[in-house]
Amino acid sequence: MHTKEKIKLAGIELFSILGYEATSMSKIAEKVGIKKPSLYAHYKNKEEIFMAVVDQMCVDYVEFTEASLAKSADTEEERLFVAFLDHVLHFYSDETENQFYNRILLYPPSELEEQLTKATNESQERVNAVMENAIKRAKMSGEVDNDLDERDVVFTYFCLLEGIGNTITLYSLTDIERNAKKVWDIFWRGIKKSESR
Amino acid sequence: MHTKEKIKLAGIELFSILGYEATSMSKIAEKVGIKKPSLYAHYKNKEEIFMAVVDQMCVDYVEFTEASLAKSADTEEERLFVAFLDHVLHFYSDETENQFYNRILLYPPSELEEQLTKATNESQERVNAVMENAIKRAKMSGEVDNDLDERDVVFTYFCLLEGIGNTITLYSLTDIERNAKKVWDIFWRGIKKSESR
DNA sequence: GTCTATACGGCGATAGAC
DNA sequence: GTCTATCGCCGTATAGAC
Repeated sequence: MHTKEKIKLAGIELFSILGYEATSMSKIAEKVGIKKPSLYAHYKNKEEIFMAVVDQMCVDYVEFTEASLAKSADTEEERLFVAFLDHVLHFYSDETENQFYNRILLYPPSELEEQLTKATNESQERVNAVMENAIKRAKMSGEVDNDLDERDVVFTYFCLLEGIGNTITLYSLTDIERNAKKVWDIFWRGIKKSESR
Repeated sequence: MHTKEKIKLAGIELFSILGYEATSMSKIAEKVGIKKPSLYAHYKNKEEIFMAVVDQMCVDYVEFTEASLAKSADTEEERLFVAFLDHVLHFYSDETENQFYNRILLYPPSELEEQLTKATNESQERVNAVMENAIKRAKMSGEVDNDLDERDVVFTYFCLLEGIGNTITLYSLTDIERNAKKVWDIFWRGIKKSESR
C-alpha cells in the first residue's frame, strides 16, 4: 500500500479515538512507521490529513447505508430491521470508523467547522433520502402507518441509532444486540399500521 | 463571587465548547479576567479544575431530572412528556452545560477516563432509577403496556433524548420542539397500553 | 521520499516579588 | 492572591542532506 494511503488509515484510527487536538503528527507518523517530517511529503499539513479522512468516511457512510437496505428481505419491516441492526453492529465491529463520524459531526475542531459541515452535509442528505425512500416503500406495502410523515420516522430512527451508538462502549456484543432488538420493538410498534382499521 | 467559583464557571463554558484538550489555562484565565499563574492559587492543576466542573455537572443533572418529573400533571403520559420536552429544551437553552455532559461521557480525555466514569456512574444510575420509577407508575396507572420491561423503555427514552440532543445545533427552537413532539408521539405509541384488550 | 536537525510558538506548571 | 519571569516540554512545520 502507498504511504499516502497508510497515513489516511492511521489518521482514521487516531482521530476517531483521540479526537483532532489530541492526535499529533508524531503519533500518526509512529503508527505509519515513518518519521514525522515524512508526512509532509504526502500532505500539506495536519488539516489536510484530517479532511482526507473526513471525505473517506463520508463516502463509506453512504455506501454502507445503501448496502444495508439493499439486502433481500421478505417484508419491509425485516429489511428495515436488518439495516438497523447492521448499523448498530457496524458501530461495534468497526468502532473507530463510526466514532469518527459521530465525533467530528458533534464536536468539530472549531477552526474547521465550516469546512466540515460542507463536507458532511451532502452525505447526510443522501443517507436521509435513502432512508425516507425505504419508509415510503414500507408505507406503500401497508406495513407502516400512512398518517406518519416519513421525515419524522427517519428522524426518530436516527435518534435511536445514535442513542444506541453512544452506548456501545458500555456493553458486550450480546447486550447490544439485545438492546437494539428491544429498542426496535418499541419503535416498530410506534410506526406500524395498526391492525384494527 | 469568589474567584474559585468564577474559574469553575469559565471552565464549564470553555470545556463544553472546546473540549478538554483545546481548553487551555490561558483561555480560562482570560475569561476570568486574571493571569494564568493565579489559577494555581485556587486549583492544583488543569485536571482539578476539570474534575470540579464534572462534579458540579453531575449534581445539576440529577437535580434537573428529578425536578422535571416532579411537576404536576393530570396523566403519567403528560408528566413523562413534560419531562422529555423539558430535557430537550434544557439542551437548547443551556447548551454549553449539556454539551459538556454528553461530550465528556462520550469522549473523555483518555488520561482521565477512569476517574471520570467513577464520577459520572453514580449520577447516571440515579437518573436511571428515577426514570424507571416513573415508568413503573405509568404501568400501574394503566397507561403503559405492562408487558414491557421498564429498563428497556428507559433505555429507548434516553436513546431518543440523546439523539435529539445531537441535533440541537442544527435547528431553530420551534423546529426542535416540533421534532421532539413527533419523536414523542412515535415513542408513546410504541409503549402505551393498547386499547383493544 | 525519507531522514536529521532545528525553528518557533503555546502548553502546563513553578519561583519568587509584592 | 495576584503578578512577572521563566522553565521544560511538545506541538506544527520547514530546511536541507542523502
